Amino acid sequence: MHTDPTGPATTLLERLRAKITRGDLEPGSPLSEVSLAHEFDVSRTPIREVLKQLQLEGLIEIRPKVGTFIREPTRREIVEMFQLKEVLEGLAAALMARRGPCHQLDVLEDNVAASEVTSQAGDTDTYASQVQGFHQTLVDGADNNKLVEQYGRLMNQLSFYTLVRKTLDHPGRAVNSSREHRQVLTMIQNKDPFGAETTMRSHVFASTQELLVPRTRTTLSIDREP
Amino acid sequence: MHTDPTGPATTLLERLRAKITRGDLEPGSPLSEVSLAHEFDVSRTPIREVLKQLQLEGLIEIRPKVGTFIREPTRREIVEMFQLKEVLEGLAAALMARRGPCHQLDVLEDNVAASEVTSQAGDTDTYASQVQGFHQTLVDGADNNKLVEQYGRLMNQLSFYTLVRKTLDHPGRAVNSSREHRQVLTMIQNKDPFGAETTMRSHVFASTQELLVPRTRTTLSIDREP
DNA sequence: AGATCGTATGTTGCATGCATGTCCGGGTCA
DNA sequence: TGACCCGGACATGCATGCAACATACGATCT
Repeated sequence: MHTDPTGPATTLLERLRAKITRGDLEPGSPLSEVSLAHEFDVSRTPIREVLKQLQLEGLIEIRPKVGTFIREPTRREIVEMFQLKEVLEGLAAALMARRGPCHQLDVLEDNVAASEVTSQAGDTDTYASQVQGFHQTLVDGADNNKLVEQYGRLMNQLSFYTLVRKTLDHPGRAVNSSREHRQVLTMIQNKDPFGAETTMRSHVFASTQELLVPRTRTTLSIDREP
Repeated sequence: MHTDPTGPATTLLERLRAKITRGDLEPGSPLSEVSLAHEFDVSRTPIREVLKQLQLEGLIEIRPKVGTFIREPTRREIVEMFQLKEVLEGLAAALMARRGPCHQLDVLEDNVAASEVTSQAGDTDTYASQVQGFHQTLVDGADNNKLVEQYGRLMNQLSFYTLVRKTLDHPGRAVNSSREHRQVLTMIQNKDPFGAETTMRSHVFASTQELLVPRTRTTLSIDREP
């Protein structure tokens, strides 16, 4: 019954947040304090504290005296968040270019090299996680903890993991994406902050378009091929 | 005794946040739950919920089983936050330029015109509030609520209001700042998102430099005059 | 039959009490 | 004199109980 696979060291906030961002629950589902309390084997008090924080993060909505519900971002909010994502990741690329060699740069090089192979092979699952790794490594490599925090919040709200998969189903997107990753990496290696930022923003914008402009049939995507 | 000037409609979170960002308390001051509960005439439970949220916002630090303290951002964190401020306000300028005429644009025009007069007159107090208004109006005018939220959090953490005043004490900064505001406004009026973003970021960067590079004597600032 | 009102139930909001951990100070011993 | 140990005061952490409100459902009246 009330058990979850997260380790015992993780805090209650992280566990509940994970439960929500994991996507197990439908948007709009009610989150009863008592049932959560029972599930996590604590009383309602710490649950309430956590829920208030998750509301501040934008993951849930607390209707006073009524109940707590999983929040469903409107389409408009999603667009807004992707605009933020673009500039935040752009900043990350610029900062990383300015910073020069570091551990994350090595990781990034390996990541890009590996994802080039994966994208050609058409292994969507693996490539999806590599994309995740690319963006996260980039943000981490910016050496700006506040950026990491804000970015993390944004990604949680976007439930990004669930969205990425859809994009990559578009034919040709993976190889395009991989090529753009390589371009960004080159700019960073060249210590060109402006170029890295611009290229990264273009990349994020392109990926966003793939997500936000769904096509009725996948064959329509050929108009984006060279 | 335990009364504060904030209206009765404001939530407890906002009241406590205001109490902290107001700057009444020294960084590092302890915030006892019981004293806060008594001050706001509630029990410890809602106070605890609010404190947890303020910790998430980065305004306070809760040392488990020890106490809660007003957080003092490190210099590094301040630099990090200003980097974020730069791209966020840059995004705001770009979005507002793309958006075209709107209520906030009118406000911005009035603001810039008024602050040009004020800066020449040397009325630092008034100009400080006008600067505040310029930046806030710009962010509001971007028509991106997520941006407004993130920006608001950032400004709270920066205790920006307390910092701005210092900058403006630098001779000549006010007129320079005013001129830069005018440039940004012009770019927005010209519907030039890229130009608006670039100009805005330069402006924010310049202001930041004024803040982060304190001089031992104010007379040293003459080397920045034309 | 349809609308309305009262009640039953489930939820959150908050106050309180107890358990637990931390920190500081005095007393003791070497 | 110095280090060490121990106990009390105070803080948080959490469980629980009660009150208040919102919602849904069913009986009742027209």
